[in-house]
Parts: sequence; C-alpha cells; structure tokens
Amino acid sequence: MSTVSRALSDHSRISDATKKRVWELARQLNYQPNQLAAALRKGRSNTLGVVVPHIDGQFFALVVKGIETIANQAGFNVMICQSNEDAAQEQKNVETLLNAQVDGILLSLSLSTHDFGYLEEIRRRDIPMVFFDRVVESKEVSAVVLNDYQGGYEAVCHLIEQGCRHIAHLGGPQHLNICRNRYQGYADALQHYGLPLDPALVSFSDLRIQDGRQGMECLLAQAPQLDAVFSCNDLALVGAMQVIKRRGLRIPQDVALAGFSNELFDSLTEPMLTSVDQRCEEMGRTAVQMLLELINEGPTKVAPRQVVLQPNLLIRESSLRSSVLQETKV
Amino acid sequence: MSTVSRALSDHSRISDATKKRVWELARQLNYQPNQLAAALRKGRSNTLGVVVPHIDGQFFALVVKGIETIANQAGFNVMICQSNEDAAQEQKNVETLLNAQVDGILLSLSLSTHDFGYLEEIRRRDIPMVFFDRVVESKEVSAVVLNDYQGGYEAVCHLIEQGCRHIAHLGGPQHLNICRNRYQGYADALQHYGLPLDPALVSFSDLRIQDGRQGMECLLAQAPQLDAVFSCNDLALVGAMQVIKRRGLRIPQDVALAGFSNELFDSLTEPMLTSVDQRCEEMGRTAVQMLLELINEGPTKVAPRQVVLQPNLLIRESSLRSSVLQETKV
DNA sequence: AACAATTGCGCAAACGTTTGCACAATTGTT
DNA sequence: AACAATTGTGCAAACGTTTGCGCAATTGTT
Repeated sequence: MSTVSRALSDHSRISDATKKRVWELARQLNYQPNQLAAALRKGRSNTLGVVVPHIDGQFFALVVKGIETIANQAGFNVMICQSNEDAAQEQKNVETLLNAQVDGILLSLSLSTHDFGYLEEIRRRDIPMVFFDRVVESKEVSAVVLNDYQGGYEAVCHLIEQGCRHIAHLGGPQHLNICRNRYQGYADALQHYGLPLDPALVSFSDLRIQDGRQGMECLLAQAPQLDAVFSCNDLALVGAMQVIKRRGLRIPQDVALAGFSNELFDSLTEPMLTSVDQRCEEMGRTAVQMLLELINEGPTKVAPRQVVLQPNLLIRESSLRSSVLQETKV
Repeated sequence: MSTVSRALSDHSRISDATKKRVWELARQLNYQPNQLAAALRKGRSNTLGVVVPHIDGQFFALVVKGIETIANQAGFNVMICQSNEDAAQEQKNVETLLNAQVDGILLSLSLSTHDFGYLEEIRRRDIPMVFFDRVVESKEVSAVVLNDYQGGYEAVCHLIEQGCRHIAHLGGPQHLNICRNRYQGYADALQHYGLPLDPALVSFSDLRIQDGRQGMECLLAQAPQLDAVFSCNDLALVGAMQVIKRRGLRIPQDVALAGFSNELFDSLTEPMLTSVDQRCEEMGRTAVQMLLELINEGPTKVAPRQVVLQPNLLIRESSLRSSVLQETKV
C-alpha cells in the first residue's frame, strides 16, 4: 500500500522500475484513488467553496467561470452556493461549506447581509477566505474589488463632458461597499466640475428593474430638468430607460444614460447602453489565486491583502451625444 | 464514540436521557461532524455533480437554481462544472466529479459532444445519472427534457395564425435533440397548415448572436419574400432582429419573430421578443428529484425514465400583428 | 421464580488513503 | 574490510466517522 501510494505520487525514494510497474498496473486495473480517503487522511479536501448572491446575470456567472478555470488548474473542486440575496441563506451556505470541509471560501455578500457575526466561525476554524466584489471593508480580511469609485467617477465625468448638467443617480443600498463607492464617484465627479449635488436627483433602491422604473418616475417628478442618469447597475437603468422612452424623451439628446456592470443586454437595447465593465473573469481569477496562496502558505503566514481592479468605461449610444465616432469596443 | 454517533443520528436504541446529554455537550463544544469521515465510512459523499454547457444566460442559471434548492433540502451538496460547450472539457468535468466521489451526476451535453463513449465509465461505476435538456436519446438513461417539438410547433402555428406564410428558421446543430426537435416542430406546423418546407428558408448554425446576423443576411438574400423567423434560440434571434431593423423592415408587420428560451433580454429589446419558455427551475427540480430517487433506491432497482415538460409560449410584440390584446404574461 | 424479550451501551473493525519509522539492500568512503 | 550514507520497500498507525456484534440491565411472560 505505502509503496503504491508513494509510487503514484512520484515519491523520490521509489525506484523508477517499481514506479513503472505500479503505474502500468494502475492503468490496467483502471485504478481511481478515493479522494475522500485521501482528504480525510491529509486533512484537506481539495475543494473550494463559493458563495454568490446569484448566478443569473453576467457578472457573477463570469466571475464563477474565472474561479473555476484557475481552481481546476490547481486541482481543486469548486462548490457554488447562491444566497439569493438573502442573509439567512448566505449563513446557511457558509455552514454547509464548512461542514463539507472545504479548504477555503470565496464570498460575495448578499444585499441583505448586515450582520457579519457568523463569519467569526470561519476565523475560529482558521479556514482561509477571500471576499470579492461585495466585501466587508476591513484591513483584516483579504478581498478583491473593482475600483467602483473610479468607475462611477469616470462614467459621470463622461456624461458631463457630453454636456449634461443635471445628472441623476439611481443608487443601491448604501451599506454595500460597491453602491456606496459608485455613489461617491458620482458625487465627486459633480464636485470636480463644480456642479451641485442635488438630493432631488438621487434615488436609492434595491436596483431591480421595477425599482429603476419607479425611481425614474420619482426623479422626473421632482426634478424635470434632469438631462442624464447614472445608475448603480444596468437592470435599474433599463427600467429607467423604459420610463424615459414612454415619456417621449430622446436618448441621449434629452437624457443621456450610463450604467454599471456591462450586462449582456446592454448591447441589445435601443439605444445600446453605456456601462462600466467590471473585469469579471479577472476578478474571479485573482480572488481564487489569493485564496490558493492563503491555503498553501497557511492563513496565519500571509497577511490579508486588498486588491483593487481598475474599471473600464464602455461608451455606447445611450450617452454619446457628440458626433465623435465611438472608439471603445462594445 | 458509537453511542455518541448513534445519539446524534437519533438512533432508537439510545435512551432519551443520554441523547439529551450528548446533544447538549455537542452544542457546548460546538461539535461539527466531519462529513469526509462519514462519507468515507458510509460510501456516500452526499454530493451531487452537475455539468452544464455554461451558466451565463438565463436557462442554465435557473436550472441550477432549481437543482440547488431541492438538493440542499435533501442534505446534498452540489458541485457545478461548466463544459463551455467543449466535449473534451465535458469529459474532464465528469472525471473530476467521479474522482470527487459524487453520489450522482446531472448532465446536459455540450454543443460539440458527438462521442458518448466516455459515459460508459459512469455506468461501469454504477453512479446514478440523469440527463436534462440536452440528452442522449435512449430508453436506457433517465432524462428530463422540454417538449421542444411542441414548443416549435406552437410558436410556428402562432406565426402562421398571425398571417405569416413564408416562415424562415434559424436552426441549431442537428445532432442535439433540442435543435432537431424544434426544427421538426417547425416543419410539422408548416405541413399542418399546408405550407411548403422551403430549404431556402432554413439556415443552420451554432446560434451565437453573430450566427444569427449572418444567417439572417443569408436568408434575406436567398428568400426575400420571408415574412417571419422562428429561431432555435433567442440569441440568434436578436442577431437576426438587428439585421432586419437595419434593412428598414418593420417588426412584426413585415417580419414577425419568435424565439426559444425566454431569455431575460427578451423583454428589454424593442420590440419585445416572443419566445418559448422552458420551465427552467422545474426542469432542475425534476431532474434532481429523479436523481435522488435513483440514489436512494439504487440505480439497478428503479428503471430509467424520461420526463417531458410542456413548454409555454410567451407571445410578445415581435409576433403580435393583430390588434388583439396580449393575454399571456410577459 | 425461571426464562425470554427488549432496551441501552460500548468494543473494535472498517472505509482507503498517507506517512513516520524501521529495516534491508545497495553504494560510497576511508 | 569495516563502517557510513544512501536508496528502496513495507509495517502499522492515523484521519473521524459508522455499524455489527456482544454483553449487561431492565422489563415482560409463563
């Protein structure tokens, strides 16, 4: 048994001759090692756990793809759980993963998670963990995020440069880092150009499509002079667009639009929607690489890091007023 | 040890008193059973494997959601793999899952899978398995599929009833059951109404958005009289729509459109796209239920079954010529 | 009161690997 | 030629559960 095990793992103390014999026989018998037994003995399951709010929609689907690619290359299995934006479900997911003895956890917070207490259990068990996108902001934990602030800033600067002066914002829950930062980018861009930050031009919601419709109705009612909308995500922006069109307003001439996430449908609407691309796959790859590092070095060895990816503004018809030809790729 | 184990699993031969004591102590010590050890001993990992072509796009994302819901309820973990429509990757995924000692496998074939030989290994190991959506058609295997034939048939009947007489088809790879059946539904609907099946009105491809554009160009060139398109999926249909609009043709007056899958973006385009809904979550739930049955009863006990779900035609603007108000929900 | 049946508990083996250690055989060093 | 170092192999314990079986204590039956 021991010799076999060592031969298969290419141990240096086994002669080439016996290795050959073992390999050959293993092939003949179609021997498949039992990962469970190995996991039990070695105390590592070679499995990674991922918790995402949902996988419909481009963003998380692509992040997951990036995660799977790298994880599989490194010989790790991946277990994916959806919290469905529900804090209780998220906690259950984490418990499930811990019970499944995963070697590490990748997590993006649900919309409704306010209490992070349950994460203590992960610390207590010394399970490596990396947040991505929607993170608890702390120097104590590893995380990879987009520079959402920069994304919001650039998008709004672009709108201003297109001549817009009354730019509205459809914002998300402010306890989420991403929404807060995008909003801050919006605010700072306005300030940079000497424009006022008008509360009547800002509407917060959970950013579903119906929230976008409703928010837009509201904004148009209280600030009819608005000439652009920057939305914290694309789904809400589509809702807003529907309302704008129904009112007979032209896009981008009367109201210019810019969103966030570069969803698949952004190029399918009319006009096509300007949006901030989030480098989804890269985010997934980076997160899992950091996690693997933590796993291999031991979570106590390597200090927590926060990686920030730079966003990429994709300018499309919904915000392009000037006759300048569009240079950015769709 | 034994008493503890039995107490925790509520064994009948353990007195209520000791059960109480064990439970209490377990809680105090924050005892978490090691699933790996249990799995090794019991010979079942309580993990299910899922292989899908991809998870971006509404369909598979929702199927996966259905799968996770039921599987978690039944105490099973779920490992999801994407084949990225690649046969080699699909085979690797299956090997990974087998090595991870999953108790059962749910599989939807990739676009490029022609050779099913590697599936023999699953049979040989007696691992329960259920196909869904894209299946190998055989009475020997369990599967849950949509009645794609019926979906195609209904969609095309609807187009005909709207007054269309020259209905084109954007078809997918004919080795895939779903594409073949949708095409057959198209053909039979034409025949039922006494319309000819004109090869010049049919174009096959891999159904990406650019395939839809290209296919549409081609169809318009060889059959300018066409007055409707039924596409095997919605992505290709969007591509076709773009071409149609660019030519200045009106939808649905000049060309009516119907697709398949009820993607998220169907309600976001202009006009909104008529499409066949696939009961995604239900498909996932049914598939996993069948799999659990196979796992619990033993794969040799219960005979393979094929479940067929009925499609649901969602009529939207892209095909609605008459002034009749739309009754179907979007 | 003698025996059978039931109830409650614990020993020890088993699941299939990995790995520390001991030992034998070979090779190298003086 | 004696000893040390190296190389190759195998024994047996360990990982943390589950479970067959045996034994003791209790309860039920005649």
